[in-house]
Amino acid sequence: MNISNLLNVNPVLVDRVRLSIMATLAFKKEPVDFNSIIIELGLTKGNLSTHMKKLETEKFVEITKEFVGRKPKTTYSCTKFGKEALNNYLKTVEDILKKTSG
Amino acid sequence: MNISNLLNVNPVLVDRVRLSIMATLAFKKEPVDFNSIIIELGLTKGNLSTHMKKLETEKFVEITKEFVGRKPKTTYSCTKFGKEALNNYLKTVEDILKKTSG
DNA sequence: CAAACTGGTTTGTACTGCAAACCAAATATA
DNA sequence: TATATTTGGTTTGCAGTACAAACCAGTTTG
Repeated sequence: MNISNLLNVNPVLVDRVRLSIMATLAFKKEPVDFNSIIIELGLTKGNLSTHMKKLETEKFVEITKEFVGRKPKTTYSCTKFGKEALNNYLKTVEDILKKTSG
Repeated sequence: MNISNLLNVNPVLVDRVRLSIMATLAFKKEPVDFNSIIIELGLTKGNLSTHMKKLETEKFVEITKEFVGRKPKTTYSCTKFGKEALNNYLKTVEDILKKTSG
């Protein structure tokens, strides 16, 4: 049992909101736009914006900005690195929790 | 898909240090004393003390204070409620893992 | 006796998450 | 046309959090 593995995981991924965002992006394989995430997870714009900035600086997501018609549109997708990090983290947690429930 | 279940898990439990503490307590079925946790997880005294206060106010752990010889000794144990919370968290994580790794 | 150790708690600080406030541009309304 | 509202976000201010340093009460050691 190495519970202390938990203490080494990237803290950026631990937050529930960011974890939900990452899971959403990983689940839908295609890029997801700003407003869809807001609606799906019930977040405010400011909150999503700052979480995304963090996820981007960690290279967990890629942000694409384009114009659709005359309006700006921002879409996000999970990087391969991000997906690996997500799975690693979830497996670490799963592993530890399984050991404790035995 | 209810990734938003993640948003419902108790935030007190999500923190890496507290999760490590809870896992430690749930794994060892007997009460664990202050210093053992510090050594096992590599925490400082102040940090452990405040985390424990939070876990206690959530009723996730029970604190017992007694004197051994002439010295104070504080031991912690996981409550049934705390253990249930861990199990709930495990199920949420397992669910997400299934959905995102497909 | 003083110094150092034990077993913690309290406190100061730096960081974080959140929504309100803001902004630029597009669109609707009169 | 002017101007109000909506869209699609970003920045900012504040409240809460995690952490270790400082502290405290008592004990042991020299």
